[in-house]
Amino acid sequence: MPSRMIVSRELADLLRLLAHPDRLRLIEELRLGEQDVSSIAAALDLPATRISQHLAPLRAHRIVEDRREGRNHFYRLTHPGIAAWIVEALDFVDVRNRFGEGSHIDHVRELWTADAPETSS
Amino acid sequence: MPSRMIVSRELADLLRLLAHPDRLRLIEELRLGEQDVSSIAAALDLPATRISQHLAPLRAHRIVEDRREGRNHFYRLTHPGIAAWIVEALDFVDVRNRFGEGSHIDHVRELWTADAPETSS
DNA sequence: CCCACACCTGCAAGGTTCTGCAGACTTGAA
DNA sequence: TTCAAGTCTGCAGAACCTTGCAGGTGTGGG
Repeated sequence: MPSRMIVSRELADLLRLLAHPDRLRLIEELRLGEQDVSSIAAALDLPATRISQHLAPLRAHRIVEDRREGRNHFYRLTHPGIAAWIVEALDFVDVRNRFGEGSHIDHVRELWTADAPETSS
Repeated sequence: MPSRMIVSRELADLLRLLAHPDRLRLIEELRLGEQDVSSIAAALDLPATRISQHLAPLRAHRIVEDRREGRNHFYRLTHPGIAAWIVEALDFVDVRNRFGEGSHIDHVRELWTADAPETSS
């Protein structure tokens, strides 16, 4: 059993885990520090149930870690570098279908690279 | 319409496109240079039809480019850096369930980082 | 030269399996 | 009890694999 097959399967699992718009935004939301589920839900404008469902598999694969404080669960990235790694993938996104709108990517790259949290977009 | 939503959707599409063991091995197989479909199929021990079907979406998203030479189609990576970027993801793979077998990852990292192609594993 | 055949690749249809979402239920804390 | 968070279930949609077939290209016999 070649090691490449095993690892490629695990890599595929990881990528599939990240391959969801909500989860990507969630990870970038946790880029600067831990937050509880409600805060994330508000920031992403999604129901808290959905955030919780997204967090469950991320936690199972050790992408995020949780910490309980009373009735709130605070989540943070296990590997903070994963946020920057994701942003690097913007280089490989096809810009063919967006005539002159590739600035969207540059815009988001700035948002996701800045140290201060953004409030509007 | 926030830019982050648009870009996170495109990023998710890209990640989902890569989230398949065959396609990951395919990309790493093209790391050192272009190859035709039959060669890839032989290297990965998969039917050529399946390789072709994997290549179709990769080509649609400009992950790979093709070149015809006679009755053979040669493929290469549009962004050679994507192979190294994928290998970086090994840092984020959960090693919790592999007691002492994390060396699999290191082994594959060497295979996928070396300049010379490997023949056995 | 011409034509039939073999090879390489891409495309389409089918059946199966997986994934995401929404709603209801359970648990735990205040 | 009230509220927050997690879990479970059913369904709709997408992805995956196999098989069969069509297009295009060289190759060799006549």
